[in-house]
Amino acid sequence: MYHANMALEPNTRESVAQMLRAHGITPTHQRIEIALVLFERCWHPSADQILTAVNVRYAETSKATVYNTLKLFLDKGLVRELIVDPNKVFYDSNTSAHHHFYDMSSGEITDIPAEGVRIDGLPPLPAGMVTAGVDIIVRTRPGI
Amino acid sequence: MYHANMALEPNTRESVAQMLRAHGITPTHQRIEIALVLFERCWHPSADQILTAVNVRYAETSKATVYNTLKLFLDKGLVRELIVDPNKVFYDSNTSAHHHFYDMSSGEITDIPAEGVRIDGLPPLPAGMVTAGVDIIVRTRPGI
DNA sequence: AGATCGGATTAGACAGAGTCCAAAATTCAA
DNA sequence: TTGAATTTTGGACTCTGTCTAATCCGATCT
Repeated sequence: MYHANMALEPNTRESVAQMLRAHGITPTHQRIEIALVLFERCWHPSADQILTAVNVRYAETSKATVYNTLKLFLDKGLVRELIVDPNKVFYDSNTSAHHHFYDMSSGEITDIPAEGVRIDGLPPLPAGMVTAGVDIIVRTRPGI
Repeated sequence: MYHANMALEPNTRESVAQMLRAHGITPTHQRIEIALVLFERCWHPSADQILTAVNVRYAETSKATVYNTLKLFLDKGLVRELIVDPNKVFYDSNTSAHHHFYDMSSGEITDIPAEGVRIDGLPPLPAGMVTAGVDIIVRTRPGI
């Protein structure tokens, strides 16, 4: 059951709704809440973290809806999947080209802007294949 | 030091046992079978594929042992984890530096030798951090 | 307003990967 | 061969994610 959160500016909700519409997504209450959580700050939450964040006050959004919505956002190019951890997928609301640091000890993910990063010497793609994306993951750990 | 990529050499149980000893691993029957499966050819099996391959004739190795052994091999630097698919981890018996093509439609993984591949313009690591590895994943899909 | 209709949401059962544990089996040095 | 230490095991368990059938909106039409 949806409960309106009057503490937040209707402005923010309305602008998120417009962004969703601009991407061909019907803006429902749950989708707006999930988008707010995704875009409120620079982080890389898992589906479970999003579910928790959306439901801090009351349980108003189900697990299935979070997964449905994340898949929808993914299809519409609103978020990116980050596959760096064997246990779960993280979602990246920064859709501009970039790469990642992944701190293997803490799980923390940090963006690396793609400007200035260049990869040379990659072999040609296998025949009939097209590049869907190039990810660089720099795995780090605490030094000496 | 034993050469990690033994795909071109005929592997006997005894030679595999020696390699395991050389890496500080007690060579048990199960570990030898798993190593044979891992190194018999150039592939990137999941834990489940390894379990199946080891038990083609009859069940002789348990799931728990496959996971224990893969973790042990990982610790000892005998294999690498490949995290490219949200659903499962693949294991890479080629421990020389290289990157990967990942065909998102078929799940097929192809090695990219690291020689000749150069990455320029990566920012400095976060303070106190050390690089544990740099992975490039070129995600591909069937073209037009 | 009320009725309708299709998309969105839901609970909860389900599936698959991987972990954990205590008991049983195996290894290896003596 | 013996026995302590290491390894293996089945099975229960956790966790992430999927599926489905029922229900719930919410926009549009009378």
